[in-house]
Amino acid sequence: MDETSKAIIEQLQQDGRRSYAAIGKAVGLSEAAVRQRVQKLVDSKVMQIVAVTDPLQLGFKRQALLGIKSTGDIIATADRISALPEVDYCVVVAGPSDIIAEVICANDEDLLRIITEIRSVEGVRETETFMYLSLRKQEYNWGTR
Amino acid sequence: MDETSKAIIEQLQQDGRRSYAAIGKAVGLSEAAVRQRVQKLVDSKVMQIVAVTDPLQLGFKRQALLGIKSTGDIIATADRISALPEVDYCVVVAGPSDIIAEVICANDEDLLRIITEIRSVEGVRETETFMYLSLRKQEYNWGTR
DNA sequence: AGTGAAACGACCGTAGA
DNA sequence: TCTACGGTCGTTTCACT
Repeated sequence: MDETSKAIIEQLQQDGRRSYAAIGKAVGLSEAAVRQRVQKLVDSKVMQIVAVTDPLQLGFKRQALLGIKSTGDIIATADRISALPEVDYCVVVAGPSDIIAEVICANDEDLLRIITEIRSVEGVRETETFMYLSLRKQEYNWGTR
Repeated sequence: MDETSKAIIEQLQQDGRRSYAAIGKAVGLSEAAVRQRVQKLVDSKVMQIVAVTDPLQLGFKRQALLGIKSTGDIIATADRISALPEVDYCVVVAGPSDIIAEVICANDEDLLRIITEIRSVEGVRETETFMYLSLRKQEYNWGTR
């Protein structure tokens, strides 16, 4: 991970489909060299190039973060929560909660159903719900500040 | 947003650099038609194709979610928090906190400095810190379940 | 790890249904 | 909004440094 690879990542954070040739010009490398580096970055999972979508525009009108307190094995509980398809994000944390999970769903009814489902997961002792009202910032281009 | 566009999105969630021709084969459309639809999806901000990186492998060893209680105008407070470069994610929520923000930084020292900085932002009344221990799930391909 | 060159495939603009 | 097609540009492979 040198400065050149960081410069390549920065280019791809702006536009994931930018051509290797164009990136090469920007960072001062041949097209083939850029391609090899990108390949390595993707293979080693430092970076992935993916489509990120806007939930609201795809008809998913409700999102929430759940703070969860667990009994017993926190990781096992977190992994059971992660297995639910409506959970798109799950992390074990140190703080007032043990686990934070994000859920995405169509409407209030679905949200309530999913929260109920999570509260019935083995190891879940208590949940707090933070319902999304307004997303103010979502950045993917930190690390190249 | 019809089923075909969803199929295209699904392809690009798997690999953001997949060729339009290959996507066309998969969804039963010509290369040009795929290209036009992708263009529209990106222009209308339904989707963006970007590099998503792994903080740990780029030397950012600490991440945390902050639950923030605000006085006065919550949106104004959230936007002041969003303006900080170490904050990569910020959302106004209904629940025990008013705002949830995610911060990414190099080490404990930086994390403490950033939390202190956020606590000094106008409108911030109280903060709770959830320090990341283990990320268990991070999906970008919901919406095509 | 990097370059350069030639063959191949992808992408883009335009025309037409 | 789609397909078809031709010109241009990007990507791939390979030999070489």
